[in-house]
Amino acid sequence: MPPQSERRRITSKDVALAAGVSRTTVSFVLNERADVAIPDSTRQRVWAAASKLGYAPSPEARALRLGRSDVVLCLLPDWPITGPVGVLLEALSAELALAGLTMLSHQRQAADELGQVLAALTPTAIVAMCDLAEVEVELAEQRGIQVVSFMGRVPKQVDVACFTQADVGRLQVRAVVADRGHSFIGYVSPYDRKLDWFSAPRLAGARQEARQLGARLIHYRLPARDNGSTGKWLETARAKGMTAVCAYNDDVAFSLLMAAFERGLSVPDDLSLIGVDDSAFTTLTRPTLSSIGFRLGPEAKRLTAVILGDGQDVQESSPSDIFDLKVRDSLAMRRPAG
Amino acid sequence: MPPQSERRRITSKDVALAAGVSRTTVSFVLNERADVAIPDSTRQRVWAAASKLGYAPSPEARALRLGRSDVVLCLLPDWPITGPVGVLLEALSAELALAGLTMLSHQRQAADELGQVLAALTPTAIVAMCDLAEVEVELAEQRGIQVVSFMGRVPKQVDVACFTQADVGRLQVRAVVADRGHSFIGYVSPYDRKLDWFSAPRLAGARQEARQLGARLIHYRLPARDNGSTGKWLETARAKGMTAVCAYNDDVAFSLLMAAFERGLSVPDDLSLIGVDDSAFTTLTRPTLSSIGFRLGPEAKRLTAVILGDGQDVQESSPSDIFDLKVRDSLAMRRPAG
DNA sequence: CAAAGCGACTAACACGGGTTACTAGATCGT
DNA sequence: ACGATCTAGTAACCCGTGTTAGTCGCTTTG
Repeated sequence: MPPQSERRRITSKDVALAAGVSRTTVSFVLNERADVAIPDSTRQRVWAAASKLGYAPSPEARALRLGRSDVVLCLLPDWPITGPVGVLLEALSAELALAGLTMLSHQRQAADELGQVLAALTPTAIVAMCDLAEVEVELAEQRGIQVVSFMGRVPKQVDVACFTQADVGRLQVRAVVADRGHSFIGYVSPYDRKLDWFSAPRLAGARQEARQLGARLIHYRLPARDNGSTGKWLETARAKGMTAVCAYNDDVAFSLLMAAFERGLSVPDDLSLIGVDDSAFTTLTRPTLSSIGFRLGPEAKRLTAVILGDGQDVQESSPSDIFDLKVRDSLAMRRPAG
Repeated sequence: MPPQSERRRITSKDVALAAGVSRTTVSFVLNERADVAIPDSTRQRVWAAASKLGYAPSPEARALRLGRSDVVLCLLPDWPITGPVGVLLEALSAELALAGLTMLSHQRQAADELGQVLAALTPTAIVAMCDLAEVEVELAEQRGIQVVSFMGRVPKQVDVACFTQADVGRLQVRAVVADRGHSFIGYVSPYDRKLDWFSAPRLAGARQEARQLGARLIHYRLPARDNGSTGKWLETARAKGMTAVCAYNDDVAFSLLMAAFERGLSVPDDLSLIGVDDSAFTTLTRPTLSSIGFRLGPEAKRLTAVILGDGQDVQESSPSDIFDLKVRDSLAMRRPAG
């Protein structure tokens, strides 16, 4: 007994047979080539056959022949994507879909893992939101894959993002020092070292801006398990004259808020506080948390333009278009006499 | 002037040429076929040539020839993946990599978008963490793609997860009613309707368990912008005798904590409170938030086994292995006389 | 000493699509 | 009437693999 017509993939050959034409004609019709003369009657016959059979061309065969696929690979760092970056990814995916491209993400785990991924698929472009080694970039370029860096450190590549993490730190410091007169401030980093990738440049930016504005900045890192040491630090620093703190993000800001509360320090009377991300809960805390939000929609558009190669038409945007300073209760002017 | 040796892809033909053998031999050697007789001297020549040229086979050509690719596609819902599910994804990706498979994720946006994705690549399996339409499943099966449902509603498919969202709601209610004697409780859903996919079955599970245990349950949904209405609801319900609240997740629990605080309701004295996810900030709030954590490592292993087709060897696990009830300050026994 | 067996390899095909070069017939211009 | 152009289509090749069916020379064996 022969295998009872085991479900085979439907190819353009089947369509050709059903429509009574050659495979070539099917290809011409389905790709809507305007430069070949094929009467409407034939065109309709082919379309009808294709849709009746549920024909869809094999992506692999296409990619093989055309030398490129319709996939854009987004390489993500190995910490959870949340907040504004998550929104950006959604926007980017939608934007690319409009151009007929499919975005797929891969969360990178090891350092030199790109080879494994490229052994499974050849994307048309790679958006690197994490660091890449030089070997990896060469690997991609060797295969003719465009590498675009967005918020990642990639050798031989200019980052496409119109802002840096350092800008985030600078903006925080500006809001606190330039706009509200504080002159002795703190910067607090999260416990998780994985986040240093973001956190280190933010701190550096904050430091730079503080120096430029003539303010003093001290750095503190949250401990793994807080046994009151953060509160103690806040108290000591406050006693020495620190009147404002910039937090790596809203989560860290929240920890600080709680630590201050336990020590009887008042926010913002004793300490001003600002986070990053404009997380949903910032309006729920008492006092409400000031933060820096992001409008990343335009960035998704720019990124797509770069990938599509309309390199020239990309309109420049500036960090000020992106950042969205949310001033809430946790920010106050420095009081005239300490 | 001819194109100055424009960087071409290195194929097995190049390797064959360099090693002085045929393409067939190259294929045999590189795929380490034991059933063909090839002396070590030749094998080494081929390996040397391949690594010197930096040869890597074309994934598309392989997939075309073999009829399957090394990609496992993970379909995600259109809300941000965070917390335990994010951890699961990482574990799954690592587990699949061990088996030589590459996991790629796609966050689904429209309802019937799978066609677009399958036009860009043919994965060997699809892990659906979201709902799929029947058409979509058929689309995949027609192409010989295995569809595995994990925490998703997929027609004609049994979910692989050893627990349901309803179990989460049940466990919350049990912790509050069975273990702590409360008999009139609330369940609070988040504002975002996107989350109903998770939230609705959790509520249903909570309702069922409450009915079974003879407790009364009332439902409330957070408003878009809270103008004190949540606090008002808490107060009214408390007055009617509600003594405990199960929240959809820790974020919602936090909102409730704040609303209670503003109304002068004490947690846990007036109201017990429990969330879901065991988020990092649960230990920072005062009182600390009780929650349900997840240990999803074993699930990643099971999922991988199913994908690899070792269907039989998969050891069953039970929800109790997965859930991790974290009892903290926000939970208290119901006081004997209301 | 011829036939069989074995080691070491290779020519040729298949996978499924896009594209180039070509053909057979109809129409047009002069 | 006859070459030139146009219409409608097709055979054949190419992309880069993996695999099947041989080939060729050498050794073994009855």
